[in-house]
Amino acid sequence: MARKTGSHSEITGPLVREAAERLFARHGYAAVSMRQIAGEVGVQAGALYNYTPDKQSLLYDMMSTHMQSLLQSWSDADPGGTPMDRLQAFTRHHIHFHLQRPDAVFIAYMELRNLEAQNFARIEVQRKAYEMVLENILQDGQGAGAFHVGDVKLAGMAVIAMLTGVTTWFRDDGRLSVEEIANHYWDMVRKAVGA
Amino acid sequence: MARKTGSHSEITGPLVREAAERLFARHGYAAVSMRQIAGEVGVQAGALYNYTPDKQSLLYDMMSTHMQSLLQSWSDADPGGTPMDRLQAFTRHHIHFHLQRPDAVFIAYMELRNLEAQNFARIEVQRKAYEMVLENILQDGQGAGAFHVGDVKLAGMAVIAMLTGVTTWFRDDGRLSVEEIANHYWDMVRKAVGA
DNA sequence: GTCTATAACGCGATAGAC
DNA sequence: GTCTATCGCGTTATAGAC
Repeated sequence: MARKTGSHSEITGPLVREAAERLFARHGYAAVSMRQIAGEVGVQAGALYNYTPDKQSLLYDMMSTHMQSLLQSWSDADPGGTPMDRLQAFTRHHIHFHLQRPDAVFIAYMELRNLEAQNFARIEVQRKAYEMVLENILQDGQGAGAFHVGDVKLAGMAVIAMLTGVTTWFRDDGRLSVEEIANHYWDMVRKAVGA
Repeated sequence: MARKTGSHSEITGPLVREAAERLFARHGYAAVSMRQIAGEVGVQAGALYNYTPDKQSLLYDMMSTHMQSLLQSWSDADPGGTPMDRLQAFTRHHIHFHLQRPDAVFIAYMELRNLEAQNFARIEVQRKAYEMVLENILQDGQGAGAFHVGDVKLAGMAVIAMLTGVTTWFRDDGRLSVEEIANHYWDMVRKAVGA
């Protein structure tokens, strides 16, 4: 994988981001050095600074891109219709999206405290927007009598935590397929919100 | 808080562990230096090594103690009786226990990857034991016809993730009391397992 | 039990050659 | 665009004085 002196590359930028994502997810932002990232890509540490102004930007950019991608993906997947239909779609989309990018998800949840204040604030806005997607669905359903939850905000947090938890134990070669898992979770979400 | 040269202390050991726990929870294990911990306690960095062989032991000891404490606390709180009674007790105990020690909980979930291999394996045994507590309750209830879940293992993971998620948003001065939160969560857990 | 001093090393980031 | 070399600083852990 090591690259020779003088070789050129239009794709080093993406490789840097991929290596950083993999290493941050595995060892944590603070525990990973620029030299390690460079080693994965096959360049020297100094070369990384052609692609990122600093280490912090590497973290912020991948988190922001991830959240943007999550919001856009849901926006595309939202079927509209009844709160029940939308809640099912949200559940299935959340599980599928999250299981497809375990590293990005892990970082998005674990590295918030390593963001500088301003970057943290920006990511929090995106996170809040996603939480509001679910909260609005639950609120609509509650108003229409389709759901029966004691507290909409709390139910929203509970559902997201439950769904995101899948990423901590899922293995590709595990006992259940993603589809089976999504079905089981939808069954539990449906019951939990009193639908 | 700074301590004067030559002062003695039988309580420096606990202070070191408390400071380390607070700092690890706030900034992450890898981002915290021994100098920072020493500064919080009011000693020089070298003095810490009277209380811990190294930084890694500081992390492992607090995580192991936390898990031991969790298992013991549940053991004391387990009312026995029907699966329904035990599931309610488990739900309430999990929420109360976790909200009472946010720093230790945060570390237990976030710093697993900073444990050396052998230490990680030991903590995993303790985590697994706790998961089995819930799984056994669900299994008993499923067998007795009190619960109706599609998959006992998966339901266990879902319930734990949902309950633990409280720690990410709970604030002491928030809208709901711990008691109200526990009630709402028990309502959702009860429904989710089809009781 | 805590101090100061230091060994041995790694860090992020930059400069300038090619 | 990548290299080598380096700056300035921080890291864990230890040694020996008090």
